Amino acid sequence: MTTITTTETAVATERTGIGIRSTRQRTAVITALDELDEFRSTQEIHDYLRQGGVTVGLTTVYRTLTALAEADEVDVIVREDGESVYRRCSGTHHHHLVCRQCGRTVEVEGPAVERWADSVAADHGFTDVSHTLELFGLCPECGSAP
Amino acid sequence: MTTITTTETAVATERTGIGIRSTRQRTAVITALDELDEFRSTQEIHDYLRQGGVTVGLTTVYRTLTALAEADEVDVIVREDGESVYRRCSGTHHHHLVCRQCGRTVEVEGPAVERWADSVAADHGFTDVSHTLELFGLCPECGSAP
DNA sequence: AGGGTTAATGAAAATGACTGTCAATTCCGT
DNA sequence: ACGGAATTGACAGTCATTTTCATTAACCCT
Ligand SMILES: [Zn+2]
Ligand SMILES: [Zn+2]
Ligand SMILES: [Zn+2]
Ligand SMILES: [Zn+2]
Repeated sequence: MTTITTTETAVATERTGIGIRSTRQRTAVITALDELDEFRSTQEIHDYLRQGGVTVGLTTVYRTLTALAEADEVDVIVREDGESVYRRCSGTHHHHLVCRQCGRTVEVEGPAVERWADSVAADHGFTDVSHTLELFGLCPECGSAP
Repeated sequence: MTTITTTETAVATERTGIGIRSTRQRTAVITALDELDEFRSTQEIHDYLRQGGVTVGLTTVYRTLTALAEADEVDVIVREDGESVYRRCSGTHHHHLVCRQCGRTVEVEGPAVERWADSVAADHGFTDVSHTLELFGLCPECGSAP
């Protein structure tokens, strides 16, 4: 039988889902991710926190986002310029339609694509297969005013 | 009426498809790409050239690969660590099944996926849409010996 | 509640891919 | 060949991300 510690600790640990300890900084990063709806870079999230009056070291933001991504708590996309951007998403497997102008993001699903990817890989004898699939374009707002 | 220049220039220009002039360095980079079958980074290609006794500046390799990519003469994949890797591929639109162990690459096509991507983007009012789609796994050789 | 253990933090320095600069070199039409 | 323009490449600069390490703070235990 497991005894639950303080409710605060339990909740925080539950939310992060990563490290062992719950800290003000990790909570702040996760809150920021919940407030933001677009894919954002580490530096952008760091700026957002500072503007909100939250003091967090840039290094800590880097570490926290990396950990969250490894724990599948956030999605990561590596942009064409090589910079990684993060976003809190739904738990199910999905892909993204991202506006390359304003960053607006729509989660999309394609069961047929998933099956296609698996079968193609199997046809060539590949195992342990994963895939990346992202769509980039101009959203209705950004597309109207070139 | 356009007069064709020297056959050497014409051929070289044809091969590169990029800049105006044909140089020893550009030819060397393209030859290296033809000899290599996996996606390779700029530095790797630079090393490959030097080991082959070809003297080319790293800056030039960067510039040449960037130009070739812009001219759609080579494919680029941005790896998860943000580094760009290049490969000479067929001219038609395709995607890649890449062994994450040895780098072996298979070009794959998925017309249905292309249509799906376009229709999904259109459904959401997005225009000027492009997409990235890559499959990663273990090839038959690498998968047998974990 | 206080204390010790140890993970976590963060400022600063290091790393590493990539880009900008500019003098020297090379290509190529004439 | 000649000369203007494109190209090269050594080097310095940029910038995201990582490493280092001394300080701080979570949290388990009593
Ligand atoms: Zn997502
Ligand atoms: Zn998928
Ligand atoms: Zn290709
Ligand atoms: Zn495609």
